[in-house]
Amino acid sequence: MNISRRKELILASIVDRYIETGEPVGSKTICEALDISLSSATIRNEMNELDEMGFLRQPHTSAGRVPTETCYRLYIDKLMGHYSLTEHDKMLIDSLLVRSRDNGDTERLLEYAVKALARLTALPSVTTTPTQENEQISSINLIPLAGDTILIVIVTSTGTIKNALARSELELNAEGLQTLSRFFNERLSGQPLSSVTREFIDSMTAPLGEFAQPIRRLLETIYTAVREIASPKVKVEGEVNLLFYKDLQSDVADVLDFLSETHGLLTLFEKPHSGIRVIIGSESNIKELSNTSVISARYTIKGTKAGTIGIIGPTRINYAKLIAYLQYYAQSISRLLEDSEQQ
Amino acid sequence: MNISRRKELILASIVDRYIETGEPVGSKTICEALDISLSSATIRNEMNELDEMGFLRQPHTSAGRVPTETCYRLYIDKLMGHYSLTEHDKMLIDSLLVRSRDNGDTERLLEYAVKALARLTALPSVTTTPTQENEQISSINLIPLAGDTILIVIVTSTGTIKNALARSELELNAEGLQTLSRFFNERLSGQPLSSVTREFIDSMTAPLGEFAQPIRRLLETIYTAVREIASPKVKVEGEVNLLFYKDLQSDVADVLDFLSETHGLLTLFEKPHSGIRVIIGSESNIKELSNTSVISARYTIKGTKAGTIGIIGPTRINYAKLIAYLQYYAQSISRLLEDSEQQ
DNA sequence: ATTAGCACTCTAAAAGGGCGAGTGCTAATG
DNA sequence: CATTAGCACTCGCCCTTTTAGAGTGCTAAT
Repeated sequence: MNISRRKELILASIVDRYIETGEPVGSKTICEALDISLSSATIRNEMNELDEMGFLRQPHTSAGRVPTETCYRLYIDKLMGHYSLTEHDKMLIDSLLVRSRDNGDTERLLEYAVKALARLTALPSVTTTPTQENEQISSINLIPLAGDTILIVIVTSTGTIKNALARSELELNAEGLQTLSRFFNERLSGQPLSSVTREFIDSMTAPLGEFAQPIRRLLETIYTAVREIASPKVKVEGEVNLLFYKDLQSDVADVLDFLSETHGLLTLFEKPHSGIRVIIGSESNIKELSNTSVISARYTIKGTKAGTIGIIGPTRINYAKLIAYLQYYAQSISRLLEDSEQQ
Repeated sequence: MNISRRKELILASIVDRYIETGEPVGSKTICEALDISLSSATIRNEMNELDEMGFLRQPHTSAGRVPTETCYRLYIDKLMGHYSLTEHDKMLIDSLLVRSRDNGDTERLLEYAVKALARLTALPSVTTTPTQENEQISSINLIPLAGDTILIVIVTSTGTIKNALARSELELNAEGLQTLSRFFNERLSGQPLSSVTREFIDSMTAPLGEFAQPIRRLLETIYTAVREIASPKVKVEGEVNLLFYKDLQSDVADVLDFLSETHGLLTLFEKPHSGIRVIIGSESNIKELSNTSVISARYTIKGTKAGTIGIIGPTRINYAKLIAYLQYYAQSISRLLEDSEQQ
């Protein structure tokens, strides 16, 4: 479907205006906004056609026009202006993110980042980290605590650090602990997370004889911890922001429901895509989101795909700006993860 | 101020009713609810007096009565029925909490618990952990990671486990690491957190000569981490629930503001009190909370006071039930912290 | 002390009534 | 043929008025 340049200009102008005010836009408004000298009647004729073509619709007979999803799609793909981040924007994002660097642990960093994003954009924000295909165990470390408790610290190739506690029936002196530690690391270091299956664990204990039982307990804990590292993560922050968008008033409960459901978020955000992606309303095929738009960006660790970070908001939203923000945001996260990487 | 038994019954009935429906309660309703055979006119007279005594007020001339803060206070202290948890209640709470046990780390456990509480009560929930007076460093553990990065794991006497990453310029072999580790533990293990001051750190490095500089960097990281452990923690979850209480509609923004401010929450929750505590509206002396009630309960670690967990909601709230819930909840947390304790 | 009865008050919801923004259509114009 | 001025019409919004009903306080009777 091809539309004339003039229609495009009109559409762009309508969307810009509507995003700004939230009110249906009338022919006269556009007439003034556009410096092309055309009368409102002409605009009206054009708008009528755009209406029939499915780009605009009227809330009721005597109201101005509101963009449809098709219109937003065109707007984003072709019509909207490019928003370039000001130095101030960049500094703002950098300063928000930099505070999370201290922590080193990937998970905490993302937790912090998504909070900051929610504050920055005043929108509910989500980050997902899928199972990392090539994540491996780097090392397993045993730390004896008081009593018979052992703290197990698992470090992976993507910088995840996971603590787990286990009770051990073995009375371990320093040497015993070292032997045990060597035993674990010889078999597990370098293993991809995916290969740490229950069978694998079983095969480790099989030849151990009398020690099988107590060591089995530790391995059980390690297994659970590894499974947890390997399981995809979802974090949501800033749900409260939904309230401030009157566009969504009637959908708030639905959207909140959706946001509380890990599974749905994962499938939504993990649909393969590269760079940045915008989903408008029903394009998501998720009925709870039929009045919302989702913008998400990929971040990476060392160039391999790592996860996504994004926002959910009303369809009437400043796409240009938010896309630019998220692009920069994902970039910055990638950079931070790089820095705190220990390969 | 003494009031007759009959007035008390009437008040109790009004509050019960109002908590249930949220509508001003009229004389006729009470007349029917109370099995004492009194006419609505008599109730009306009593209500009038209670009005003058400050226990009730009328939203407007021709409306029923609504309880005042004074009334809620009396209701909670004396009038309300005792809610005993059903086995089902207990199982529900237990099953919500038990999932958090796995994790061992005190902070994560609380994080999980407060989320579960918010879901359970459908109210914004808060937990605070003040500086633990007698918390000490149990051990400091060094784990070499790839490159020149060292993972420092600090364990305290109350079960906090804190990871921190540092770069070290020292090329450390296993032996060097052990020496370093011994050095840290000899000086720091058993120290109360409060005594790990900058001066203390300084005094440690002073006699080290050529190694002072690189070790200083590690100590710096340890210092920061210890300060972080020692700083009071506040976690809030379920803010979104505020929206569903029409009583608070106009205050939502204020309450949200308050909930986002660590400092205010700390002073509110850490006012010394024992067991369970209810703060009604302006009793808190916090203007943002003038239409909300706060219920909080203390949990302990090994019998010493440890922190609080609580909810914030409208003043029209099921006090009896929530108090019982929180009491049990705090107990359960105390028990869980006990279990996963490692001296 | 209690109660039936009643006039009175006040809100919430329904019903009415202009206002005005914005439209679609028609007929005129370059 | 594209464009435009002009105009009647529509319909949501807001403001006012009306109505209904719940609940009261008071009075006089028991």
